[in-house]
Parts: sequence; C-alpha cells; structure tokens
Amino acid sequence: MQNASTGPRAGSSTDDQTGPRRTGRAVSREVLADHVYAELLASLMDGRLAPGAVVSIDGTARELDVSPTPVREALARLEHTGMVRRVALKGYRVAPVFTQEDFAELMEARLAIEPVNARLACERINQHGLAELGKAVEDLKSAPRGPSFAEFKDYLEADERFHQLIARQTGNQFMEAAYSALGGQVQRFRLFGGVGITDAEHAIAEHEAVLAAVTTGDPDKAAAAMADHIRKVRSRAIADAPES
Amino acid sequence: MQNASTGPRAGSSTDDQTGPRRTGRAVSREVLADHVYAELLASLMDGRLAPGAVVSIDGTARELDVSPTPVREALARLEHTGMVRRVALKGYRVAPVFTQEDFAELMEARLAIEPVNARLACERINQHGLAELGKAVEDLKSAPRGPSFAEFKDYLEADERFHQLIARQTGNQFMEAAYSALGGQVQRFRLFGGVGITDAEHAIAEHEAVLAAVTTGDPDKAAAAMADHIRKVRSRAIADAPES
DNA sequence: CATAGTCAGATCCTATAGGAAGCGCCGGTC
DNA sequence: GACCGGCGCTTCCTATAGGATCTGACTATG
Repeated sequence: MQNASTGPRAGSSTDDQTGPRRTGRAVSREVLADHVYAELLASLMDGRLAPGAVVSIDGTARELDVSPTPVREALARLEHTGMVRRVALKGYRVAPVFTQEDFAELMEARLAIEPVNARLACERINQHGLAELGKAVEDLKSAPRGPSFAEFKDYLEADERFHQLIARQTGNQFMEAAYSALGGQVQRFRLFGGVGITDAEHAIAEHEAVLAAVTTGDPDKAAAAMADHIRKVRSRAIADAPES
Repeated sequence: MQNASTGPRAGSSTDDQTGPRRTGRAVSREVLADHVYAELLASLMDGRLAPGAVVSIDGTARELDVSPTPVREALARLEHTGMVRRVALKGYRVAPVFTQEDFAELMEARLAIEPVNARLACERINQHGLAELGKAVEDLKSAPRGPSFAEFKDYLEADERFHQLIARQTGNQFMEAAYSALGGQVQRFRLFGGVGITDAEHAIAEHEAVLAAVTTGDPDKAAAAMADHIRKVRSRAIADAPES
C-alpha cells in the first residue's frame, strides 16, 4: 500500500508459475535497498512507525514486496542513525521514546553543534541558500497548524528542513553529517516527545530571528539566535512536562 | 574455521589455509555480520585497506569464509560512517584520501565538538574514567614510535582511544555518537594524512595538559586545552604540507 | 491455584542459485 | 595503425531454501 510511489510494476502479478518472479523494475537505476530505506525512513519520520514497534524483516519484505535481503541492508543502515535498534537474535525495533534524560542530552548536543552551524552558515551562505532558507521560514509560517496530526505534519517538515539547510550551508560535510545524525532524533522528538502547537508561535519568531541574523551577515548574532532558540525549545518542552 | 558450532560445512576445509584468523566468537552469541564489521573496521583503521581500494563483496566473503550476505550488511553499516563509499551498481570502495580542504573541514568540526566534550567530561568523569584516561596517556607515552608503521600503530591507537574516552565520559550519547562519526575519519587521517612522528612529542604534552585539567576538575581549562591541542595539530599538519 | 515441561508458530540468520550489468581482451575492419 | 563490435569474466543484486532460535500457549502435576 505504501509502495505506490516509485513502483512502476503493477498488475501482471498473477503469475505464470514457471517464470522467474518479478521481471523486475526495468531501468531502475536505483537499488531495492535504497527504496526500502527511503520507505522505512518516511514511515519513521511521519509517525507511522511508533516507538517500540517491532520491524520484522520478513514482514517488511512481504509488505514492500521484496526479498528479506534488501530489507536487512536498509535496516543495517538505519541502525547507525539510532532510529532503530537491533538485538542480536531478536530482530529490529523502533527506538523507544525519549526519557527526560535523553531529551536533555539531545538538547545539550544541539546546543554544542547548531550555533556553530549557524555561525558558519552565516559566513558562507550564498544568494541561493538564503532563498531556500527564506522559503523554509515562509513554509513554516504558512503551514496549517491544525490539531490533527496530518495538518501539523507540514509544519514539522519545514522546521526540520530549516535546520538541515543551516547545516548544509556550513559547507562543512562533517558538521552536516553531525547534524544529520541528530536530525532524525530531533524530528522523532518533535513527533512523539511532546512538542505542541503552542510551541509554534514562539518557534516561528525564533526562526525568523536566526534568518534575519544570517541575512544581515552577523555571525555572532546568528549563533546567539540559534542558541537562544534551542534553549527556549528546551524550556518550553520541560514546562509542558510531557508525561507519556 | 570460525564457525565451530553452527557451521554446516566444517571439517572438509582441513587444508589449513592462510591466516590464523581469530577463532573468536566461541559460543556464537554474536552474529557473523558483527564479526565481518569488526574485521573490516580493523582493516580500515590500521591501514591494511588503503584509500581508494575496492572492497569486493564476494571477495571479502571468500576471505573471511562467510557468505556475501553478512558482508553486505557490514558494509551497509560502514557506509554510514563515511569510511567506505558505495556506487549504485559498482560496489564499495574505501573513501579516498583527504584533500587539504577536507582536512580543514574536519578540523573545524573537531574544534566545534571536542572542546565541548572535554568540558562535559571534566564535569562528570568519575574515578574509573580518570584511570582509563590516565592509562591512555600512559600508553601514548610508552608506545614505541619507531619509523616502521607496525610500531607506530600502537601510538595511533592510544591517541584515538584517548579522544574516544573523552567523548564517552561526557555521559551524553549524542556527543559520543557525534565524535564517533568523526573519529573514524580522524584515525584515517592519522594514518594517511601525513601525521608524522615529529608530531608525537608535542601531541603527548598536549594530551597531558588536557588530562591535567580534567583531573583538576577545571572545565574551562579542559576545553581550552583540547581546543589548543586541535589547533596545534592543524598547524603542524599544514606546516608539514602533506603532498600526496 | 501455581509452576514446570512441551510443542507449534514465527522470526532471524546464513548459504546458495541465478539473472543483470559493467570491464577488459581480442579479433576484425577501415 | 586506429577504431569498433563481440566475447568471457567478474561483480553486484535479488530470490529462495533450510537450519537455529525465540516466543507464546497449552497441558500436566504438585
């Protein structure tokens, strides 16, 4: 049901039994494992896979209509991001929800990395990057923020995109990789950790402050604005005291 | 030879092939993919696999006497560390050597992360952690630093271990993960990027300064000592002007 | 009623087979 | 001598089979 995006193969599945199964994705310049990876990542990012859920290799293979091998490969990659965990002979499951301690650690790490990113991005960003960044903030403001999750999703996507863009605009592949390692967790926290709609108004203003500083070309102010944003996110989350 | 308990095919390979491959994993509570991962990582870390070398799936499988599937899984994990690169239908190869620009980016990232690690570690380290850290510095000093690579290896290992310990002692899983993502690259640079023996004397003193600050319990000084160390590593490397 | 033993199903893990694509070599042609 | 098409080899990629292990339920016994 969820592979209708790239899967050109349809119908004809009813088999002449002798033939080799699935004549397979014609030009398909992309490997099955990539497809599985993207599918699983999307499921994790938009909440279809809840924390703690088991991700059966065989089950996923059946669901996506591939053999277990590419699923295994995709899960091995995902494990390195911390979004799924593997136990030796028991299989994979989605990483559990954050404890308050995990959350504190995550924010500490963000405070170490993201202000630096903002500073570097400010020093090196070009016109195109500024446009992208502006669009992210614009999307953030225009995204519907209804109480239903489906409507809130676009807001969260724009939020994540803004931070990713900052990381990319550093021009430093390692800083970008460092944020990417965190970004998945950040997004998962946005989904399950209790970031509420009330957060949005404040957050938008804070993002605008970062954008303004970057546009002005003031690295110190950009770093400070980003640090301020992260600290306030932390304060608001703690104040809400998410008790799951 | 390493599948004493589970291997269906045993015996028949009595033709004592090449290496005395480590006969570990006795009770086999560890999966083959883990073994392959460790083996590949070791090969990357101590220079047996040079940058640019192709890592054939089938070849590695034959070499380690396993089937291609666990090799594939291990490589999928390694790819996420940046130490090997995969091209869609062409296979894996070891990531190429650093350009000077890559090196500058790596050092920039280390400067953003490691002083923070030193500060946090200083605030939270316990007696056992201090002992481990002290032993790393001790090994650093006592390691042979002969011109041959084999003798220099222990020194490099202790160096990497010191920084890893600092990262672990932060008590912050994300900072530790962030450094781990860099650590492999740092180690690869130590091997191939031109860190010479002349570096060792200065570096030892700088490590001792970090250790002293951490032992004293002065977070500011620890962070400053670590930043100083990284800057000097960068300066020395640039001065040596590694031209490969 | 509680606990231990047994069995069946599901799942993971590894091995092997076979199709598809890239790479190098070789002989033929201009 | 230079260029081009065919051929085989290697390698990757996916599918499938089978052994080993874990989980959960069911039954028998103290």
